[in-house]
Amino acid sequence: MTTEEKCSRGRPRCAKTHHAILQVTLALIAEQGYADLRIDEVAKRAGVGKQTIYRWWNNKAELCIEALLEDFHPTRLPDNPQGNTLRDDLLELASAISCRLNTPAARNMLVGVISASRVEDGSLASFRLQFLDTRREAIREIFSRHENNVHLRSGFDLELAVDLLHGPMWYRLLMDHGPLDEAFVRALVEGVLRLAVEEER
Amino acid sequence: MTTEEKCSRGRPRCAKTHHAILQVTLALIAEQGYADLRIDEVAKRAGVGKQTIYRWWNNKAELCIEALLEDFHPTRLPDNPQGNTLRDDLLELASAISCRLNTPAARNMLVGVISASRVEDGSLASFRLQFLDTRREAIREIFSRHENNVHLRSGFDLELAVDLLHGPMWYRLLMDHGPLDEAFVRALVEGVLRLAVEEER
Amino acid sequence: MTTEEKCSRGRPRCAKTHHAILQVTLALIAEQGYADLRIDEVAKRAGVGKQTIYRWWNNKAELCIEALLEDFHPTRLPDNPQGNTLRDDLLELASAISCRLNTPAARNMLVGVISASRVEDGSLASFRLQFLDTRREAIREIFSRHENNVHLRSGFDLELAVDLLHGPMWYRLLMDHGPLDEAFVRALVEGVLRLAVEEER
Amino acid sequence: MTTEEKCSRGRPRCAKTHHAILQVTLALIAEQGYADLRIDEVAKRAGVGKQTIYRWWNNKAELCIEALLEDFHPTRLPDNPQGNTLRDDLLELASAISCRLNTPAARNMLVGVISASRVEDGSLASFRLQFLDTRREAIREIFSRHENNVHLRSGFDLELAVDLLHGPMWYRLLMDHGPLDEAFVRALVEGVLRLAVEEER
DNA sequence: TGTTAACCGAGACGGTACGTCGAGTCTTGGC
DNA sequence: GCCAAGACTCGACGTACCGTCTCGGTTAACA
Repeated sequence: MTTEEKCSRGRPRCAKTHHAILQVTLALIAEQGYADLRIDEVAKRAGVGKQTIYRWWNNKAELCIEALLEDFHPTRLPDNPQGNTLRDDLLELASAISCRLNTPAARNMLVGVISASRVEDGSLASFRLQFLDTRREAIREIFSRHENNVHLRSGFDLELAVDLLHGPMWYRLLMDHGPLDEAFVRALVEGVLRLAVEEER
Repeated sequence: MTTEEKCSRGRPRCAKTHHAILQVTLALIAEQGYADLRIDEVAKRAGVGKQTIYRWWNNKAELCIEALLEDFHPTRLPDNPQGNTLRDDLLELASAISCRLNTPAARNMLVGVISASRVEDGSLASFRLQFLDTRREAIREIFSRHENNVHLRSGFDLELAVDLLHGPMWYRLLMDHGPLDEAFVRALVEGVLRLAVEEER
Repeated sequence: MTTEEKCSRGRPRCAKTHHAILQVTLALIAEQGYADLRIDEVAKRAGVGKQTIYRWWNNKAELCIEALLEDFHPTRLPDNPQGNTLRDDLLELASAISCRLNTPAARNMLVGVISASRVEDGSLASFRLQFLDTRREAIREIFSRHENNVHLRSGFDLELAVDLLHGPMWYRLLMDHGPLDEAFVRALVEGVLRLAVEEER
Repeated sequence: MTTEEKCSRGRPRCAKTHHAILQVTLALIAEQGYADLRIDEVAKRAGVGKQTIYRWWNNKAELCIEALLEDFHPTRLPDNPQGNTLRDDLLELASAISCRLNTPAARNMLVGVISASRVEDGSLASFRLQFLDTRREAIREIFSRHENNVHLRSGFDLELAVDLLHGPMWYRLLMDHGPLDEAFVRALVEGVLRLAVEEER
């Protein structure tokens, strides 16, 4: 999606159509996976011409990435947790994330979109930035809220915390070799805490 | 690929050809990713007819999975580390793995194959099993070698260790938002240790 | 194009625009043929919105037919010849027609419009009628002007004369297998005369 | 269609398929005209993949021209007439041609294919050559068979005869303003004869 | 030493989705 | 109400790749 700086001559873009396309895209990915997503089917289900899709997204990957971003949009994430301890907040955040991921739809979407776009591809970059930034910010805020209560280990960086929390969840999601349940989430948070804080009692 | 003992009349299959196909497949995935791999191109580069490929693999996914498995085969992994401490061994293992992953080729291959096959798809299952089992076994062996020196935290399970070690590495690989360097690996190992052992000094 | 006397509320239609559209249409057909004519291009070249075109012509064929009729309009044909003999007049008429046809533009236009509309299609009918009637009338007038000088063969009909004169010219035009020159025209007239008059010396 | 000088490696071209495509093409043009011919429909009706059509013909026009040529192939024309007089032979030939043309199918086909191809286009050239040559040859042979019986007018050329005979028939066919009946054909032959022979009694 | 059947490269095939293109319609804001 | 701009639906286009098939030709074990 390019920044809309067109002069307002001509028929304006139909917002309802735009949103419908993204919704249908999400639904279809969830139903049958990224690889089996057909642009024709998106168009038909959204009651839209194929051209209208290609007018705004250059290809399947771009369409799906924007659909994903809409679905994982910050406004649709839970509010920042307001617990009493760092541990409580991290647990709440991690639980929310794991719930969000723990569906076949999410697995299909994430793995498909990620894999469809090369590392060098700019279309993935925007996804990465927005997706990661949101989560990194959430964690950063939690840590800063509790910075007076805990003593952060020197040399600990936030990026690492993000990876430690998300990485194992994604790994289970992709490899599908173990449950993404409460116990697992709790263990992850425990790991992050032990790495992050000097002594958090 | 099943090994069927055909009656040995007629010309036997050419083993060199079989290997060449896998090599070319690997090379092409590394070059341009799984999604852009063309069977025709594999055939041409291997100097082989398309039929010869389909004689032994039912489709693109199967071919790629076998190619990947050949590349990540245990025999091509480093020998089990023989360090003095649990930390040393984990570090050596993690370093080896990260080196193995830290190329665009590996990223393309893993993400492509993973995403190409749905969760329910059996063709991925074998890859997952073999891939995971190998690594899980390596970690299990390391822990058991040192079980007398350290006191494992109760309730700690190995699957979790696998996820904690691999998950973040994969996550960085896929999202490409930070380096997969020695410092990162070291931090990961530290995290696993703190989670695994009661007090390991 | 119907001439309806709209109630004169609002801005009256721009006659210059109407004419410009037809001119551009003619020019584009001449340049690149009927099949490659694009309505968008007509609109752009005429500095006009597409809707303005469709307001007055229902589709591409109608637009082109009206453009053609304007170009081949009787008022743009030469005056009726006023020679001394039937032969002279026929020659002059035939020469005029052949000159009119003998350009790539004319070929593109005629063949395109003809072929675009099925036999049953009414939009062609008007073109045919007007186009043919004009020419048939010209020939009829020539014959009647000289009816006292020559002795028309019994059973000779005018339609046949039209076909004999125009048919071969069109045929050469379409098949492009021989020149549409003076000698050819002369031969045609000779043929018509021999078929039409008993003894015309 | 290119001359088949490929070395005979690989699966040979399926002749039945090739023929079926041409037949279906002819049928569809006859049914609904050239402009409404859909390649997809040809493929479906012929039980053939679209690619197979495009492998052998570059576009709709080429396909139709070859289909036409097959339909109007000399081997499918009547044998050369063997009458007693030049007039009889010409009449028989002209009748045969008019019968061949005098169907909506033929009209659709000819007008569509002719108009679709520009004058400069090579694909039409081959059609013209083969189509015209066949007919010119037929007329030439008739005249030469009777050259001892009649006295050809000096300066009369065969190309003119072809145009005089075919031109009016095509003109009626295209403009659809009069019947293509026996009387018309007879009049045409009469015209040709009067132009061609000095005194043919 | 010849038979013979599986192997092999080449490439045509049916099928399915792609991304593009143009016709004709609809919807703005400006005149 | 007319107009330019341009987004919209629809449907065909010509291309690309998949996985299958069918040729002629090759090759090694068996007879």
